[in-house]
Amino acid sequence: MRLTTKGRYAVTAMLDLAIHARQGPVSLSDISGRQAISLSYLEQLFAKLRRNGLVESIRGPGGGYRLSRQDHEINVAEIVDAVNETIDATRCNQKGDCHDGEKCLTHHLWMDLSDQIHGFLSGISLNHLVDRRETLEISRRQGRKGERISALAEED
Amino acid sequence: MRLTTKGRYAVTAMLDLAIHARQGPVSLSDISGRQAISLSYLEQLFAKLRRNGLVESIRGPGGGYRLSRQDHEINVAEIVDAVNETIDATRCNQKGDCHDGEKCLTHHLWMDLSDQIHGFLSGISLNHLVDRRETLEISRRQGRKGERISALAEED
DNA sequence: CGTATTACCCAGTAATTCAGTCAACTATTG
DNA sequence: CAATAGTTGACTGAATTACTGGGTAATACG
Repeated sequence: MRLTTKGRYAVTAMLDLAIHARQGPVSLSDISGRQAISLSYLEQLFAKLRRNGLVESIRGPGGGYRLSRQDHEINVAEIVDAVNETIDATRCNQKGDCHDGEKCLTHHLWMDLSDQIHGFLSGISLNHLVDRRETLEISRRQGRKGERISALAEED
Repeated sequence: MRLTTKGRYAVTAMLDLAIHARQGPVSLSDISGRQAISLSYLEQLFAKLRRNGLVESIRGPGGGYRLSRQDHEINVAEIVDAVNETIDATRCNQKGDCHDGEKCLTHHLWMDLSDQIHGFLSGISLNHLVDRRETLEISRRQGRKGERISALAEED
């Protein structure tokens, strides 16, 4: 489980997609304009998102991308994994050599920790984030500051 | 909140420190040997850990590093932040320009998510990891496979 | 049909980060 | 004083990030 700016770009773009889903397919140049991410970089990211079955593409004028599932069926962990997609063998890759205990234990420990984070992010769907955004926008219109996020990662 | 191999190295090294704390200061070359991390890279990491007040150094023969707090008072988030230590201004750094709503909202959203992850890792102390390790080691000696980690990030 | 629009694909590239090396220095112990 | 061990800084190759540009393929529309 890696967590870099690349993952953030992907989540941001997917969120933009979810928000503008009602007006039909969303073109990458729209996202590029709104989110200030370069078009070609978006192309790279969406190629991976598409290969991982998170989005579908519609070609031609008026085309673009749309979510291939409902926004509550797509979680943050999937998005991050899709764009990273290196299965991080972590120097001792299960099978061999690392049997002198000490190393393998701390290594195994990190894997557990990584699993925990993964599980945590799996509990946060795009839908959660969209809802959160609407709350924020309303409070912005009313001139208040957004309250602290409450049940972002609640159980299903 | 970034999560890369750099952070994992730091956590692993700190864990090693916590485990061998009873035998006095631990030298970097010991950690280097046990955890297979290059000595000079450890020096870089520990310089940051020291500047952030997570470890203390003892010079001279028999010297090395020790935790500057109890292992249950140091959490994983601190360690990761210490070695990353770029406060990631995220292109729109609070104050300015990003007032056209759209951008700032999704940006703010990511910050929230990042906070959530941070809070999660804050709940996991070095002590948790040491305990977990001991459990693992016992089950290893007994030839069983380690059970799934149970209450890794429980409340205090 | 032709053209504009959009996805798709590939090659390259500047900037940054990662992971590690090397060398010189300072403080401490014995 | 000599040996040990931390401290600092400059530097490097490799990988990754973020981005540019050029070209192709599909589709809608006049």
